[in-house]
Amino acid sequence: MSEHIEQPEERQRRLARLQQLQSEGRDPFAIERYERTHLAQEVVDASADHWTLPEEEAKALSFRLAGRVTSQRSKGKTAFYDIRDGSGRIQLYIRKDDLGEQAFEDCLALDLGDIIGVEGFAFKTRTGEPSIHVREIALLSKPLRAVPFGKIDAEGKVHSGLSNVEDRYRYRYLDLLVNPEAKAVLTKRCQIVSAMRRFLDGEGFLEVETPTLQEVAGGAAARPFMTHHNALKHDFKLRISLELPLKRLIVGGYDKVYEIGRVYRNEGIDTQHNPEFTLMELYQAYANLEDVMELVESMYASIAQTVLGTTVLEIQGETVDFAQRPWKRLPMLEGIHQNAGIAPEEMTNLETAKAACERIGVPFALEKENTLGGLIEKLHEVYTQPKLIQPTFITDFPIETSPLAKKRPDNPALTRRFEVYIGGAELGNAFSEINDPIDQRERFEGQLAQRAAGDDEAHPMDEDFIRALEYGMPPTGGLGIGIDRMVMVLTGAESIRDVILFPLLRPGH
RNA sequence: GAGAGUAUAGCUCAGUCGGUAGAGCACCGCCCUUUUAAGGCGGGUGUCCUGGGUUCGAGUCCCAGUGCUCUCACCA
Repeated sequence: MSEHIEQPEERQRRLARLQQLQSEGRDPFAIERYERTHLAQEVVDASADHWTLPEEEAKALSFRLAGRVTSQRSKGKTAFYDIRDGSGRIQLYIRKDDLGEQAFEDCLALDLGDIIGVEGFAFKTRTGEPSIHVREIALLSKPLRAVPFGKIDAEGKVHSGLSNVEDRYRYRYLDLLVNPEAKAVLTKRCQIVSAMRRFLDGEGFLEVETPTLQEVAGGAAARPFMTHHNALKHDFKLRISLELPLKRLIVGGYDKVYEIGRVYRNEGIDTQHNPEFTLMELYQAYANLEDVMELVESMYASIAQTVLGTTVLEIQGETVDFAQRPWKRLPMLEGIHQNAGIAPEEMTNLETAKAACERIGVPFALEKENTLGGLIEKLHEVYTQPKLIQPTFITDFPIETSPLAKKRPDNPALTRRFEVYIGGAELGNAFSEINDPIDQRERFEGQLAQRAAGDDEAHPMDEDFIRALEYGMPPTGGLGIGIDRMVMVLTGAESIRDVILFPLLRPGH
């Protein structure tokens, strides 16, 4: 196992250098601030004014920058260093006859990762590289561990450095420091969340916060985490969705609310799942499923335009344009008919549906399927979902798997629900919400029966929620979007861990 | 939860038939006043994941364990 923790000799060397500086009264950790006049990118920028000045005037200018040493190339009585700050990289040019013996020796004693401040003037080398000709240099922080900056070749490809997958997640600060692509993706995530907030605020939604510690963890099919409150001597569950508190707020008279928050599901970990992930849910009174579809379409287009600068993306070899509306709508049973060759008439009861599955030779075990709705969703996932590269709303989910969505008036086996798919991934889930307390109670009771039959992810009864509905909730459209998945699609990330700053890892290091 | 792969220097990795540890980068020393994956000369810094076993001898073979990666199951 690779470890940046144990590097005794490296550490000893750096510690000795630090102690030497401290004994000379030059403790870098005693420094509190460094006045900067420029960021690296501002100096490098080809259109910057300082590049047009005559040489003498250019030399008279003063630039003060600070950053990490990422590369050093010493050549006897001169040396080139690269430093990087939040804006980018710039080269430093250092001459012994400018700095004097002591300062030049100090420079040669620098390590990759040292944080320095420099003062000098801007010029371009013979090869045309924008650089700072350094007149003063100050060590601002001395790392005691080797910072694994790799080498960057002519194509900009990073060599060595930090590539071990586990280390990248475990020591994310190093990943951010030495792998620019990793930082770019994670920064985009933050910008996507910010753009989503601005979009929803602009649509008149109010951002609210609801409890993460709950007596009944509902709103989704998942096993919760448990925790304990000492003073109340009571076990609470961590929320698995945002749904039920938000709908209580609709009952309370808020017409448009949303929450962006962390939820926790006690499930396995893989490239698509992290036990804690971020969900955005919104509820809009007096709106139905079709209203929510339009909201999803314009929200995606808005966020993509804001963060990526375009609504057109290449996803799995296909060109996808979020701005091309309306997105496709496809009833689930129709999708299964097209992609699996099982007609809707065959899926009116579990026996005929299973027979049809045997006819086409499904690649999963039929014994485990004990509800018609569950089997239909399974067929959808296996046969239809991988083909949904272009943005598509799958509608008319079976009632057994949709305990919070209104029934279709013309077919009570199906619900007023959609999931939105892009690039074969499920990116949103929406209902015309049940506001009939009698219907809601029956649905929960149906879930309790499934739970009794061994499904420990079936929805629990929530008496207080039904009580809220009994005081009256307007017709309401609701939407849930998994932020992490959405970021994966928008950034092309292959693992959910690449879009979470600190993904959950097994403890023990 | 199941299966497969993998674990050697700070990092990335090689290590043949079982014979006592190797490369590049990083690091240390010397040289070099516009280099850029700078270059030249010299230096190996190691609990070969852990614990057993086979053997005269194990990085290598066997057993068990652990971490990680991938696939599957569950899920968004």
